[in-house]
Amino acid sequence: MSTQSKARSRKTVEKRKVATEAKQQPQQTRAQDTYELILKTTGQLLDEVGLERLSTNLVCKRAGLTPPALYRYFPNKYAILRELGDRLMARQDEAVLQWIDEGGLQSASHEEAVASNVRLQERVNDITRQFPGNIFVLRALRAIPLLREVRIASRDMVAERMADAIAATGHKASRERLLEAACLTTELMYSGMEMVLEEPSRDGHRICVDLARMMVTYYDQLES
Amino acid sequence: MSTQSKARSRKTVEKRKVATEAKQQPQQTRAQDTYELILKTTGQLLDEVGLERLSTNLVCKRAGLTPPALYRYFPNKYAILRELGDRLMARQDEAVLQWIDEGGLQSASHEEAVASNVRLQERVNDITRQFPGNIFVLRALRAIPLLREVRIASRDMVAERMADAIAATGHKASRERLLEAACLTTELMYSGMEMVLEEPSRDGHRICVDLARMMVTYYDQLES
DNA sequence: TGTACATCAGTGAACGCGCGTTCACTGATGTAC
DNA sequence: TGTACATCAGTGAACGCGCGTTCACTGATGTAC
Repeated sequence: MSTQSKARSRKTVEKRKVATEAKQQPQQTRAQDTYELILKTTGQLLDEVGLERLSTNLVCKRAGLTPPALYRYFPNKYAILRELGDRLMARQDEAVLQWIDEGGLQSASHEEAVASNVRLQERVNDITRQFPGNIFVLRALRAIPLLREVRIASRDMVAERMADAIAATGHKASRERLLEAACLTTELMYSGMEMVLEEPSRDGHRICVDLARMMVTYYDQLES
Repeated sequence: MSTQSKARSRKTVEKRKVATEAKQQPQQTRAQDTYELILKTTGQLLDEVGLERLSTNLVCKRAGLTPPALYRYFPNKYAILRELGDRLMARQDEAVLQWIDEGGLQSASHEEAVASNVRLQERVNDITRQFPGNIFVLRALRAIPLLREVRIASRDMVAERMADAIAATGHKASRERLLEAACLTTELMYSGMEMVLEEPSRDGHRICVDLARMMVTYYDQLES
């Protein structure tokens, strides 16, 4: 009852903003499988029909489910996309944090720092390439307001950790300045990743190297 | 008759890819006004309801037109968005080409080059800020396949001119390498512009300056 | 300068479709005793 | 270990709505003579 009234009050307060929180978490393993099937199917359908033609009915049809089964777990298609976006961002974040923890920022020379950064970028690009519906999820993360929040939260979290780690190496710039810088460079890496994935005809490695050079030099010259 | 059969054959060949070319160009001034009204209304509605809830019916209602009037000029909502995207890109391109022509790349010092590049970025950001529905048009340019082409064509054209102009200053790198580099930096400027517009709480000027420094240093160090 | 006619511009009203969503229900899984 | 019952998971069928789109039409504008 308390959750019900809570949900109702949210609805009136939020006006038209669609809620995307999962309605109910699957409990039995059968339900867990259905939940995953919905996500997997959505990823596949994104690759086939794109963002605009995706609908809950289409996902149901393809997954061999009836709409109420889907509605048990997701209130609408944005909730599914949100979960996909969450997962993709989480996997990317994990790779970045791991890179930081493994000393990705501790390099003896400029060239070594560049090489290390390139490794990070290519790792993230690989993770994204393996994600079902990758390109369309990235697009959704840009275009759909609710998913934007997911992307920005991911970026800001990563930037904060990055700023901390750079500060820990004894960088001369202030923590505040480092945070600004990390936000910008994280955004640029994201942009580079999109370019590599969206335009496979381009030399992806070259893009990573060029970006890495820019960023390493940038941090080298960053003041106060 | 020839145009009719042409249209039909396109339809069968293109399968499901929506055509967005303007159906008919307005001839009389009354028609021209209607055409512009549709674009203006769409820009306003984008700001109000966003990309997803935008529809031709909604545009008609708001513009005080009936659907067939809209259909006379645009086959669907993507065609309207495409025209908006075309115009925004054209205005940005114009600013960049003008900056090049006015010697934006001919700077005596590193600091002067940075300042010049900042001026370009802020000019483009201003142009975009004044464009109706700016943020949502930018999002559409990322998310909708047909609009992606518009953005990429714009970027590649600008990059080519930029590469030419940099080569003309006597840069040591090959034309090919300069083109790659210009594509990347143009993409980064685009990304920076989006960041500035989407997140007005951030220090937009700082972002432009930082980006400019990165790019100028990058070109300084660019080899072969 | 006026009239007749062709073309351009926009209306009113409706259509089929697929969307999101919900109802009352059946079947599957887990649990208490 | 078996049975009765509660809860979880998914079905079948339908709904109202707004979308894109089209029809046959009226009204406005331009043009030839």
